[in-house]
Amino acid sequence: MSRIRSVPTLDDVAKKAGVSTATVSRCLNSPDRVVERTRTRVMRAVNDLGYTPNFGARVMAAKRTFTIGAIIPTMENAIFARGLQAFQEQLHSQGYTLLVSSTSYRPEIEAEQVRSLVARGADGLLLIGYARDAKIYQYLRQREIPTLIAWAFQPGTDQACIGFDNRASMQMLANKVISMGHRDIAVISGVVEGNDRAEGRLQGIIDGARDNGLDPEQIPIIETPYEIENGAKAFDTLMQRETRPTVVMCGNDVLAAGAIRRARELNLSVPDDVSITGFDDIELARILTPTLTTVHVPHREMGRRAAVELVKMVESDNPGLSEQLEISIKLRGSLKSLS
Amino acid sequence: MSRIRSVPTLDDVAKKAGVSTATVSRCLNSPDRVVERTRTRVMRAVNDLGYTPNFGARVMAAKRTFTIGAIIPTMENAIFARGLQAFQEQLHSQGYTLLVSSTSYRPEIEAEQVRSLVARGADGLLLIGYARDAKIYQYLRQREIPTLIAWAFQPGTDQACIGFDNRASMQMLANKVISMGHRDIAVISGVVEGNDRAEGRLQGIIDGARDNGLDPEQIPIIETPYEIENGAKAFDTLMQRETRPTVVMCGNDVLAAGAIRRARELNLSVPDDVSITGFDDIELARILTPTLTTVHVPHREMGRRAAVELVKMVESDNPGLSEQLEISIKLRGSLKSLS
DNA sequence: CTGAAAGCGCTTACAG
DNA sequence: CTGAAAGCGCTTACAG
Repeated sequence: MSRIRSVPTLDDVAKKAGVSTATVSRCLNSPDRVVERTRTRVMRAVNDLGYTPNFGARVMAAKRTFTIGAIIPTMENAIFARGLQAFQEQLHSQGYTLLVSSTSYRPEIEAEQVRSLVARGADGLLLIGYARDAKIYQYLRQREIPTLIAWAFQPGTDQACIGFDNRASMQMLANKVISMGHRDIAVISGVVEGNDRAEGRLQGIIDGARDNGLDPEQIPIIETPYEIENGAKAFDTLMQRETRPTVVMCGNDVLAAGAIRRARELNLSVPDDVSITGFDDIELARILTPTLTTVHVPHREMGRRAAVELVKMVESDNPGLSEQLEISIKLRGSLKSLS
Repeated sequence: MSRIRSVPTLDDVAKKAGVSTATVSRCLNSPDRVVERTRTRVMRAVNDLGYTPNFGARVMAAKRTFTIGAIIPTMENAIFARGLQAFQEQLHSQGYTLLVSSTSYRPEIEAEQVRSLVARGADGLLLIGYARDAKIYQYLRQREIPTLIAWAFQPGTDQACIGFDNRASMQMLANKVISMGHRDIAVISGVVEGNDRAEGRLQGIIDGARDNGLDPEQIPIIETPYEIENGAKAFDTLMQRETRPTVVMCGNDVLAAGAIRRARELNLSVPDDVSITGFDDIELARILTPTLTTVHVPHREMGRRAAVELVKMVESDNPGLSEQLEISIKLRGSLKSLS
């Protein structure tokens, strides 16, 4: 029967196998450096004892945790849930475990989360977007923590990132919308403060308007947190203006879903009375009635590649490569051509 | 300027403050056991040096990581994304960090994930549902890892859990559906194998049918993984049967969303031609057209309370209390009364 | 209230 | 290919 003492140690295995602890350690970490006869004897002892290495001791001696930290705004946003799921799966397949923290879209608490994950021994960190206090970057550099930025792509930074150009992508959509005859655009944007992705998307619309000879100053813009309810409220407000927009461009699909719901409640037809667009192409987009015109972002792919790249950075000490992903416009029922 | 040597240690702080390492350690871990004058001097040194404790060393000496592991099917299912988000937030507010792993609904890989999280030093574990190999429970008991089960509630187990009775909840919905005049029920269930929640829900429908004098054998049941697309396909198949059901009860909202989408594509009116119900009440449910009748589950609340309870278990060595949460039926547009 | 010192369980040059 | 031993950076009885 099982002895009173709890978990077996390297020493126990070494004694049982009649070798030194060094040999046991080698069997576990670089088996090819031990001759087969010895190795099988050791592995037998490992199994018999049900030995698993002590985490703390291993971390302390090896100075690695095989753990990667991620700080995201929230898992409740499907884009991060998807991306993080893929990130975790890939990490797991490479022998790493995921440590998760979230800011709930409060950038001011990110610094503390970074410290906390580093203190927990994260070998590397995944962060979302660029916008953050320079002190955070400085801390990360000083502690030499490999860090990868995802969901954004800004050429000309030395910080490794994987993502897409939020601004250019939204501009592309705006151009499309305008080319379909829309001149009265209204915008429901996410909160821009401390969120470069939201800011980029908003700027993209303004860029597109300007490109096409529209006056950006004339575009009504409502800024609100990414919640369905907020999308509904903002839509309400926009529809009460003197000149009704012919299209409401939303900062993401969640806001657009709220707008579509509210349109239905107001007995407004989408897209006959008003067109609505989103951004992200989460599953919701194809289930809404009407289906949502939006910008497709490969969230899973981004998560997966982020894991691959970050592990590479952790294991090789190189600064990491940036990667830009393709996005595409998905034209669906919620956008109508006026021409 | 900064010296070449990297991260400061306890020793550095001790020297700088002119005290022993024991005192520095106490300042950090039980400040009240150090007289104020000493403490301020030490904290000054800590700040000057930018000292943060080495994780591995601390874990090894204290035998605790302040880390909690969770193994869920997938973050892509909104119920787990929500619950896990709340779980993480609560954990964070209590000084713990979340380690995440997922099975992608493949129960056979859970054992390895459990081992991996334990090997990473998880102080406690959150698992979803009861159904799993007895060896896993045995391992957890042997290693004395506090474990809490969520999203399920089974009276009469000694395993701590927090959740609701999936079977009774679905039975309640089935009773409601039948009381509204439906006799031709069809079911789109999640995969039952290795998933006690899915199985409970399916059984609940059968219970409800039997209670009301319907023959459960006559109910067509399609079992399929929780994906929108699968809900659509299953709905298709069900609608091609000789006797069309008047209601399709789905194992969760995701499957129901697929069914509703397919109904639209088939030009079938929901609920005039066929009623559809879901389970979970994710945000989607109120955005679908028509809105979805479903069982409301307090996912956030469950996640939050799970964190509170699990931390209690970790810190007190008690076996943990089970908690049953209230669910409720949400009657919405997708279910029509036939009487 | 504070210090000297053992000990936590590994990994890894360094020898042989 | 294998072993003896130092060392990783903390925490915590045990004294005083």
